[in-house]
Formats: sequence, structure tokens, C-alpha cells
Amino acid sequence: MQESKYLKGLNQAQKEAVQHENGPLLIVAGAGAGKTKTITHRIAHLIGSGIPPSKILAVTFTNKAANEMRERVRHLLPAGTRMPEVSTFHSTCVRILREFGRSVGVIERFTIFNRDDQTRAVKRALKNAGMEDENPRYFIAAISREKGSGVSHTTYAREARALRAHDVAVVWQCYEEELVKASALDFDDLLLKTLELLEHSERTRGLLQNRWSHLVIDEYQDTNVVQYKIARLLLDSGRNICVVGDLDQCIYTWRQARLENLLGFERSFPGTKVVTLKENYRSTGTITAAANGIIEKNKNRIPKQLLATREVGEPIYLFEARDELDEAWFVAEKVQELIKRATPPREIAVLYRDNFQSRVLEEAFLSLQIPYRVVGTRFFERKEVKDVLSYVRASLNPNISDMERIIATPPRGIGQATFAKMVANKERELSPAARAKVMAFRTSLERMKKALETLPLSEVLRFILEESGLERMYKEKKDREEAEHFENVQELVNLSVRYDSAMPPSGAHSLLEEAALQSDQDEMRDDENRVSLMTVHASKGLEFENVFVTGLEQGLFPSRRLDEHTDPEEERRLFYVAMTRAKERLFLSFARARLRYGAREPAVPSEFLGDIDERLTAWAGVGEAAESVIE
DNA sequence: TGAGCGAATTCGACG
DNA sequence: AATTCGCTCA
Ligand SMILES: Nc1ncnc2c1ncn2[C@@H]1O[C@H](COP(=O)(O)OP(=O)(O)OP(=O)(O)O)[C@@H](O)[C@H]1O
Repeated sequence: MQESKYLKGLNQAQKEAVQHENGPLLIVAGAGAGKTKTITHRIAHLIGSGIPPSKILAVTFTNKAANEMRERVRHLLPAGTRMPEVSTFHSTCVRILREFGRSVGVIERFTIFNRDDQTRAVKRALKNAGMEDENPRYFIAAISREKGSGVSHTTYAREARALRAHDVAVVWQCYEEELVKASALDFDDLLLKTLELLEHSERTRGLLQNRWSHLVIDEYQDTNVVQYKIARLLLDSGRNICVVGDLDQCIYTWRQARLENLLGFERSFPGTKVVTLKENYRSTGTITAAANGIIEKNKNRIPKQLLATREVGEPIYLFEARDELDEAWFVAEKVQELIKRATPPREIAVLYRDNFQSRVLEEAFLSLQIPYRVVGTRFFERKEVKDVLSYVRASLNPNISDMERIIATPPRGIGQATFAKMVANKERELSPAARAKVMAFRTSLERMKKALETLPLSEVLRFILEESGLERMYKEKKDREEAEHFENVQELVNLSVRYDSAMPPSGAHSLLEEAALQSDQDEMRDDENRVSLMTVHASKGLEFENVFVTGLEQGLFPSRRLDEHTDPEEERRLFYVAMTRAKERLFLSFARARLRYGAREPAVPSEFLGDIDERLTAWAGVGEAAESVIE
């Protein structure tokens, strides 16, 4: 066989993986060893050797990682080649369910409940179960945990023994009824129902096995039991499954990720070819050595060392800040310095453990006018964005959940009592004044629906903003916050332009789907050259020349919250992931005090810092006296 | 009905 | 500290 162009730049083991022909393939490797590179080349190679792109399905867990993989594949293939399906497990499942869900009772136009819808539904469930005083979050967590472990509510109810478990079973049952009422699925259902479908319908299973001949799963260490079973059932007799993973990067056990999937792969798929990649090509020798030092402290792991291939590089820079403000300013100033030295902003990432930490960082970046973007799932969770989307959903398909949201936004003189009668179709009982208001609201929705069915999406959104009175509401109030809200709404309109060419109202459905799947709004836009701010979780699978890891304090990173459902060694793996995102420079910072719930609390440096060999580090400063030490 | 106020909650990561 | 919740009262 002639040497494929997709083998260029690969080492021997990587080539072996790319060229492996048929049967299960397992690629195990540490961070930065070229796993993603290898599978993207493998996908391109398969296509190059005649496998139709549509026969290949590549999935991973996060939006970010899926986008990264898709872009890398696109980059490798000749321009104009059809792309294989590269997406998240969840969005693949949505597609499957829309097409075949009927046989497990899922209608084609089902909606997806986001966190907010879910909370509302569980609150209603608690009410129906006569347990209004309970905290919905506990039940959401419990239900989600069970669903992620492949347990359905019937099985759970059957096996619930403990008193608390019995409560959960009752609430869960009511919650399921709420889902059915709304023709909705929650995120966990997307996977669970797909599994049920594949188990239950032989015909669909056959069709789907036939649809894809090659299955590729990245970040396999983070798959849960449901995903594992789905993968098994999607496999046809050719058994062309290729998975890639690193036990040390398993950071989703709190989402029921099972290391056993990776550990037991060879047992599950007899005849597996195993390829191990040992060299780290991403990071400098210093970063690689420090990462090794961190991860080897974990007891429950299979020993493995990253072999550095690159030069030693610069030391790891440490910074001790007075408080979180000081830390943010240090980071922002260093970033500014890097940019002055011709580093493209897109090659800089600032990572943190918890989302709330982004706030101070943003403020510092704003003051220094550094272009940045907060990468995350939060855009579609913003109240003002959800309001507009609720108008869209409610006019397409009137439902309680969305009506509840929009009925008083902006206020229109319809309160609880009127609303209750309105949804119960008891408008006759209303006073004439109230009835007129309800009528006006209904007419408004009708007009929006008309618009949705005829106009390009961005025009529809503009119309909705006007018709609903939202625009006037934002413009009347002029404080900084309202202005920001309005900006976000404008941003949503901008995003929607990309669906303008779709035949109405399918553009609206697409936008709602993107929102429901928590797609990253930045991926929906052209790439921009900005500094990325994101959580460590979101950064998995990505790489940057310069990485800042902030908030390295006991209780924050590692997080103080430990529960019986999470692996205690996971925080360390998370830090390992964070460090290994860096190619050239790694900056680690911590504050001596931090605001917690508005109160200033003293902070102790993270135990992780003490686990890094001092010879690999250099102090970039203490307190406000950051020095310029970058080589 | 909904403005206005005090109380409660937020700060666990993702889809 | 800032935002959201939820209750009271005009
Ligand atoms: N054989 C190689 N020669 C040179 N560079 C390589 C080689 N293999 C991979 N790389 C480079 O190493 C970097 C890391 O690769 P990749 O992102 O595929 O690693 P990974 O194993 O998926 O990492 P992680 O699991 O940490 O996300 C990339 O910049 C890639 O181009």
C-alpha cells in the first residue's frame, strides 16, 4: 500500500493506529501524546482510502472537544470533501431520537429541558408529590445520577428500599409525568432513550448499524455506562470501533463516567488492537516533568510517564496574589505583556476551577481593553436570552413552561390567577379587563407565529423583541445592567442570522436545538482572535501556547466539596489536565484571601503547588509587585 | 396584579 | 456582594 499523505508527521505507533484496518482499536496515551491528532488522521485516512464520510461517526463528550475534532478533520481533508459526523454524544442522540424515537414513545418534535426547565418541572413534581418544602436540587442530582448509571425510574422505584430512596422514586415518577406532559426529554434522557430505542427496536438498531461502519470515540475515559452500551449496540459485525483515552484525564466521574469502560475495553471487544503513545509532543520538558510529578501522586492509577520530546523551555511561573483582584490584575497584565510581545491572543487561555471566578478576570481584562471571550455554556442560560427563546418556543408551540416565563416579562397585567385560568381554558370566568389582556397576549403570540412561519429568523427575532415589548423594556431602563442584557439579546439576533437562509420555521427549530444542547455560542461565530477564559473542564482536549491556571487554593482547587459520588483523586487529575494544556508557558497563581459569598476569607495555597519540584518553577512576583520574568 | 422589600441563596465541573 | 426568591400590601 502506498504511503498515505495522512501518515506524514506521525510517529511509528501513531501510524500503526492510523493504518489499522478492521476490528476494535484502543489508543491509550497521556496528555499531549497526539491522541486527537491520531484519530483525526485516522478519519482522514479512512476517507482517503474510500470509506464514505457519511459512514463514519465520531463522538466525544463536550462541545468544545467535538468542535476541535471537527475542525482538525476539516483541516486535513481536501477542501470540499463531505464531512463525517463529528459531534457530541448528546447531539447524535437527539438526531437519532428525532428520526426513530417514535417506537419508544418520543415524538419527532420533542423539546429538550435545560437546567431551568428541569428545575421548574421538579418543583411541580414536588408539589404534586406533596413535598413542596424539599430542595429540588437534591432530587435533580439524584435522578440525574441514576439516569447516568442507566437506571430508569421504573427500575429505581422497584428497588427503592431506603426512606429517602422512596421519596426520590415518588418525585421521579411525578417528574416523568411532567416530562410527558411537555413532550420533553432531559439531558440524561437523550442518552437513556437512545439506549432504550437501540435495545428495544431491532429494526432501528439494524438501520443505524448499517448507517455507520466506523465508530470513533474520543475522551473514552469520560464515557458513562449508557454511552458504552449505545456504542456497543451501534456496532455492526465489522466491529470497527476506535476509542481513545487517558485514565489520568478522567474528570467526569461526577457525571457517572466509568473508568471501567476504558479498563475493560479489551475484554468487551475481544481481538482489540492496542496502541500506546508515550511521547508528549505538546509541552516543554519542564511542563511535562511537572505534570508527571503531579499525577504520580495518585494511588489509584496505572503508572505511566509522559516522555518529553521538546526542549526544557521556560520555568513554570508562580504568582502569589493578595486577593482575587490582585490575581486578576496580575493575569491581565501578564497577558498584555505577552500580546505586546506578539503572542496572538488566541494562544492564551486563562483557566479556573469554578465559573464564578471568571467575573473578576473579566473586569480586569475590560479595564486593560484586552480582547477576550468567556468560553462556556452560559450564554443560553442568561435570563434575557432565555426570555427571547421562550417567546419563540411559545409561539411555535404553546406550552406551560415557556408561557410561565414570558407572561410577566415584560409585565402585562396578567398575574397568577389570570394565568391559571388562561391555561386551564377558563377564560370565560375572567373579568372583561383580564380577558382583554389575555386576548392581546394570544394575538401577540399568533403574530409571532406568523412571522416565524414566513420571515428569516433574525427578522423574526427583531419582530418578537418589538411585539413582546421586550425592546421597550430594555430601552426604558438605562442602567449598565439593562444595557448589557440588551447587548446579549442583540448578540442572539446576530447569531440567528446564520439560520436566515433556512426555510421558515426550520431556522427557529435549529436555533432552539443549539440552545438546548448548550452549544457554545462562540463556535457558532467566526473565529476571533481573543484570549480564552474558561473552566478547566471546558479546556480538555484543547491546547494553547500560554496557559494561566488561577485560584490554586485549598478548598477552591482542589475543591472542598467532596461527596461520596466523586472519586477523591479526580481533582488532581483535573489539575493535570489544566497543566497539560500549555505548550510553551504555564502560569500558576493563587490569592492569600478571596471573597466568598461577599466575605473576605483567608486562603491557603493549593497542596498541588507543593507537589511541583521547585527546580521547575520561578516566582513571577508576590502581591502587587509582579515582575517581568518571561524569557 | 405587581412593585417593593427583606430573606435566601450563590460559588461544582458539562450536555 | 450581588442576585434571585417569595411574600406583603397598596
Ligand atoms: N508525531 C508527532 N510529531 C509532532 N507533533 C505531534 C505528533 N503527534 C502529536 N503532535 C502534536 O502534539 C500536540 C498534542 O496532540 P493532540 O492534541 O492530538 O494530543 P492528545 O493526546 O489528544 O492530547 P490531550 O489528551 O492532552 O488533549 C498537538 O499540537 C499535535 O500537533
